[in-house]
Amino acid sequence: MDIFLETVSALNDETRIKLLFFLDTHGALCVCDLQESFGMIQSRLSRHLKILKDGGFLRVDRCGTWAYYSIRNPLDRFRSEALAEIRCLGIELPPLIKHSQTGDCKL
Amino acid sequence: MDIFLETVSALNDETRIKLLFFLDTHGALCVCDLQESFGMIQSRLSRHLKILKDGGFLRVDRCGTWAYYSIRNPLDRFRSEALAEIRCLGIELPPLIKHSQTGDCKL
DNA sequence: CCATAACATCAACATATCTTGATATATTAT
DNA sequence: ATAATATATCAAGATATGTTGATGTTATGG
Repeated sequence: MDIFLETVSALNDETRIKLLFFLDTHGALCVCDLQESFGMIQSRLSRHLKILKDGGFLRVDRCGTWAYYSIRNPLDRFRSEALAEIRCLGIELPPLIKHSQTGDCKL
Repeated sequence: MDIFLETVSALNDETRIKLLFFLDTHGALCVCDLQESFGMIQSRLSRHLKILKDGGFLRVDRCGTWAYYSIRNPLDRFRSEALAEIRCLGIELPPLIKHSQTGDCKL
């Protein structure tokens, strides 16, 4: 019950829905890239990404000082159904602004 | 987007999840029966049922002074997937206490 | 018409969630 | 070692949501 509520409440925010769709569209991105793209301060994004991760939607790959967030794969039925629903919403996403230099990170 | 959020936030409450599962299990019930079964005051139930209805999960059939709530049928993919997920949660439900006399209502 | 029952809605309070700015931690570069 | 960068976390205020008791509304029955 609590796990389901954690999953559902992760979806219960406009910012997080956009983040999910953005990461679904562009693949793995670090917090600073999302910060540039969304024009949001870092603490706000960091919080929402944590909630999406705890809700089972995202994974994190740390690489030096960067944290790359991406859609977890595979997603279970309910979560992938939610993601499919989000794809149908016609959400306008901001342009991707890549600010980070991945260098020798293996993603 | 707003419609999806309305659907998701309808799921984002323990009382509402139990109501969904209860109605899924027992079929159409009026508010006073839910009141007896759940031991909750009427205004609280009425509010949650409205949220579930607005979220697209429930329908209402009025019959004299009674309002019978039941799972909407058919549910779309996302909502039925959510309901399926709820069925797997192992939620303990209170016993059904039928207080209403349906009389000549056609349900 | 009046009383009662079922239900919906409102106002007020309590609780939870989101946002922001500040601070902490860890990694990299000089 | 020092500075700079990326990220996480915390505390405080703002906003949203849930709960309760009171009040409306509608339908039924005497």
